[in-house]
Amino acid sequence: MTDQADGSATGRRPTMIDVARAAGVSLKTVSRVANDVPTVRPALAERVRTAMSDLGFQRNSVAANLRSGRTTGTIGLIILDLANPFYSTIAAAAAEVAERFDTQLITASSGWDTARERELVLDLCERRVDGLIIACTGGDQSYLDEIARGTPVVFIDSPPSGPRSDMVLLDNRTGTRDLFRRLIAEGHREIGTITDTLNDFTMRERLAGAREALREAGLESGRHAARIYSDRPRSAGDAVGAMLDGPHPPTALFCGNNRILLGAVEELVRRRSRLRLAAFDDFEFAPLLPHPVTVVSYDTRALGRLAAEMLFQRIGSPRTDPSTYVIPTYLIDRGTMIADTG
Amino acid sequence: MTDQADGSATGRRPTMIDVARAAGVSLKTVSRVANDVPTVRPALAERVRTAMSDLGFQRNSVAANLRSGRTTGTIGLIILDLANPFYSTIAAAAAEVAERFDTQLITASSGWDTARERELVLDLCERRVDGLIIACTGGDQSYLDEIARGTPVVFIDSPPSGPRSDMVLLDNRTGTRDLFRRLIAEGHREIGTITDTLNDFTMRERLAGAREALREAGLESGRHAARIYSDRPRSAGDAVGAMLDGPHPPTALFCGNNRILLGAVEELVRRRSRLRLAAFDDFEFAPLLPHPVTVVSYDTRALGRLAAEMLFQRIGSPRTDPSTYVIPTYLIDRGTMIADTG
DNA sequence: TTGAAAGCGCTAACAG
DNA sequence: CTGTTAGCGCTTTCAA
Repeated sequence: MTDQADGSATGRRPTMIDVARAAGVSLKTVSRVANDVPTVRPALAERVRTAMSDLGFQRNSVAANLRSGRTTGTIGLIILDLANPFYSTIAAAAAEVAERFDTQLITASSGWDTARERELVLDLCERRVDGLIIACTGGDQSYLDEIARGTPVVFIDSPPSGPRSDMVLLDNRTGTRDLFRRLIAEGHREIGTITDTLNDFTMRERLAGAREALREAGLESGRHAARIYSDRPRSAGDAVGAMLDGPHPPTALFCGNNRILLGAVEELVRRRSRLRLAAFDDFEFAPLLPHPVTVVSYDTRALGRLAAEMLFQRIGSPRTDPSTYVIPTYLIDRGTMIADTG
Repeated sequence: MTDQADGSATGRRPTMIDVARAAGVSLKTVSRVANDVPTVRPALAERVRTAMSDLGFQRNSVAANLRSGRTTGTIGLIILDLANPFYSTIAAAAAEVAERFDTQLITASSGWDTARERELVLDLCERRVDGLIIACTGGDQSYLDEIARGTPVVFIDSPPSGPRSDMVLLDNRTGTRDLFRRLIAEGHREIGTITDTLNDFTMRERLAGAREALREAGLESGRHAARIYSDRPRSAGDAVGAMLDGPHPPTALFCGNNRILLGAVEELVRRRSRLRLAAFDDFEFAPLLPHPVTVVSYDTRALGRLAAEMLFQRIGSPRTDPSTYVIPTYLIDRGTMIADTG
């Protein structure tokens, strides 16, 4: 025995055909009701709606999109690591914009792996996402030309190597230059820098900004430079330790991103060092760090929001020239100077 | 003039039919090659593959799933706020499991709004996600029975009100009880508690744990209790201020979650107060807070991982009884006692 | 090993 | 206003 009058199998989800049969109307009328087409006699519409709820009908939007050939109402976001607050903030902001366009966000992490990034792009294109936002790895993105054919892409945080595209970037260079100018104005001449190898572009830009400020002041750069090869804060802490224990310890320290800063602060706290500290990236907990720090800050949510808005704009008009939006950066003195809590 | 030999319109994506025509084979053979069916003569397969790359063919996995009626290879994750590290960590862990099942994760934030949550569930079910992971709001989830018909659901963090389901919860009660036991053992008799109204279940459980410990010690509870109505840390800071300025300031403070803790620390630092501080939720920056704090910690990634594993298990065998997994919690003394950095 | 036909659940185009 | 027919791009019969 089945639980449906028309004898359709239990377990199968009811389709518009089932609803049509139950309501004694044609498939098309059901479709009209489901799409709120106004030209349906109220009485009929009511009967259809009753049948729908009786059967527990739920329209299959996948099938709907297949025929109409319109958008699927999904966009893909490929980032490096969803667990990193920088990227999750971007994801949240992008999702908010997507909501305005009745679009869902598929979020995937590439984990700094270019091959994985490529796989994800392919997979998402095969799912026919309406567009992609990509925080790309340091690798080569030429594959996009053959893979993303027609799927609009906006890059964030760092530009792709290869294709010309819409981009939303941070003003890495200016931010770091201003930061170094301040450190130099404070009298620092030996500034240690710690960067990582995970995001070549941003780190290069930040270092270029640093060099600019140093050159203006007639200072050498690169005397205290360390690069780390993971995003574990501990690696950064070790690098800081090595620097401080070296023959020419710096008087100030610049951390290339928030994770490096985290490791550096840990190490400095452990050593009860009062080294002048500065970093790129601001974050919610920065004001509470136990070591004063001056950071290059910017509006992370704006980055995600603009990227999504740019993408929907591009989806609307595919054949205009790509453009780049640069998010401004500014300095903030953060961190507390906690006295005698011991 | 078109750029394709068979005359198909420029701009249209090539389909298997286009490939078949170009390779001089049947549609079905193309399908076989696309699906790596081994029973295709190598020479033919090669010809098909050549045609595919010549035309830039990209299989439409949406259409493929429509006919086969199999899974869509997507699961939905509905959380309260993607920007909160607690939830983004869960999302990252769930995505990692999903990857093993060749599944993509659609992440959406309900923003503590039950109506929005319901809309999202409906939307995702209409997209025919293979399953849902939901961190539900405090509202009523009875709608699930009529909406999610057949779509497996796993709840995380707090149980739904209404449907019986698989769940992954934290051991809120034991964690908080142990924490209060410790505070009491330290001699504290007046412990302020700050909770919020955003997640009734978890807060109730945590308070129940607190009361248990207080009762064991023959102490009253509720003398210093404040509830805040937003997740802005500032609200928590204000509540702390009011408590400390009140007639009976507590000697220790319990913060119901990480955002409350954040606001409390800010306020305590501002006042240079040395109040004994404790909180539910651990997070990466906790060790660096400028105020010592004992936290109830747990494995957030495990929560996301288990929820996803449970979901895929449920997708595999829909008709078994729902089960609940409780993630253990444990105490950690966190925070630094920074001396004389002034 | 290959192909023709049917059909997944829906919408578009055209009739009535 | 309503229904019929076709067809989205693919997979699943089943026959050759």
